Amino acid sequence: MRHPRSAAATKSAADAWGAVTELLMSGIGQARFHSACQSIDVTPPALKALLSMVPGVANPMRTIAVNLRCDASWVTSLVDTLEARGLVERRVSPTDRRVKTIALTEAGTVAKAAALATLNVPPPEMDALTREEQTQLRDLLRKLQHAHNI
Amino acid sequence: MRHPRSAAATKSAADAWGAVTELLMSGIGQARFHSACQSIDVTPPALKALLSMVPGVANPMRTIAVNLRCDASWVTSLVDTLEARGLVERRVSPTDRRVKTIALTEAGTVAKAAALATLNVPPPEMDALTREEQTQLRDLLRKLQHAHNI
DNA sequence: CCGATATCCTTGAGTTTATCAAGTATCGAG
DNA sequence: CTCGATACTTGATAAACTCAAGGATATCGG
Repeated sequence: MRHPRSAAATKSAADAWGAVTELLMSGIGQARFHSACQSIDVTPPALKALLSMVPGVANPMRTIAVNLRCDASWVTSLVDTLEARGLVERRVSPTDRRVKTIALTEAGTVAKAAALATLNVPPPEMDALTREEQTQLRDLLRKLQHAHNI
Repeated sequence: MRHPRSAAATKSAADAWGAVTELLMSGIGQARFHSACQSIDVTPPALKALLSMVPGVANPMRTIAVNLRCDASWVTSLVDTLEARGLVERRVSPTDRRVKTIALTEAGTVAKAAALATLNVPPPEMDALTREEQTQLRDLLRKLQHAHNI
């Protein structure tokens, strides 16, 4: 293991991490998410799907199903509606004709960005951090995210 | 104000917060939430409801509906099932006989804590950070947590 | 090559999760 | 007291999912 965890470090990290998840899950998150949906006029499940996609990256539907923890058939209907709205595009994989990869269209990319603009409005708690700290926090989380996407 | 927000400061806060939401909403969050539900054997909506409650605090059902952004009647059925499981208790408000306040029972408090224990496990991606960075992240999140609890 | 087997997506049926409309009980203002 | 508003509940719908089955394509062992 590259960075061994002491028991104490693990526990306090869990506490801190938990505090943020709780903040996001039980309070602010729900509200923000709904208004983000309204702002780009899509349903909540559709936004979840959009958020799981990255501009320029075309993933198989199966991957989306795994990420969203839902049945593959549900992804089919989600993509159906998103495609009807022109936010997303089905492509047949060149290497495997069974799989269809899904890519954000131009409009989809814009829509996702708009939704994020709503979601990213920082909560007032953020004022407790100085600017340097905010930047630090962003960079650390980015690193986590990067590690996740590998 | 301790840390006045310039346009730049607002941006850095948005970036930082955006990193949090993106990480939790589109990746790790979904998965964690589902396993937390399994760990205490409740449905996802039931867990959302549990998370919105605080031990020792009895809120009107209406408040829960507002927090969850859902119809009041849906809260009725959620509370029905939670009450049937003994996790929650209906009380008639002493000041207004129309309102029923909902309080976590002993079992409910335990269940919520157990669910949080699952949610609070720091993601394995944490290993991508050095020990120093982990500590830094923890402290930043702590500060955020503290600001929230004031 | 060929069949057996597995995976990917889709379709249709069924269940769970939620919203809407209406009803009862209570409150508060006039 | 009467009226209008609010809190919760109930029952009927709609939305958001899961499950079972099927057609198309890939992969593997013979």
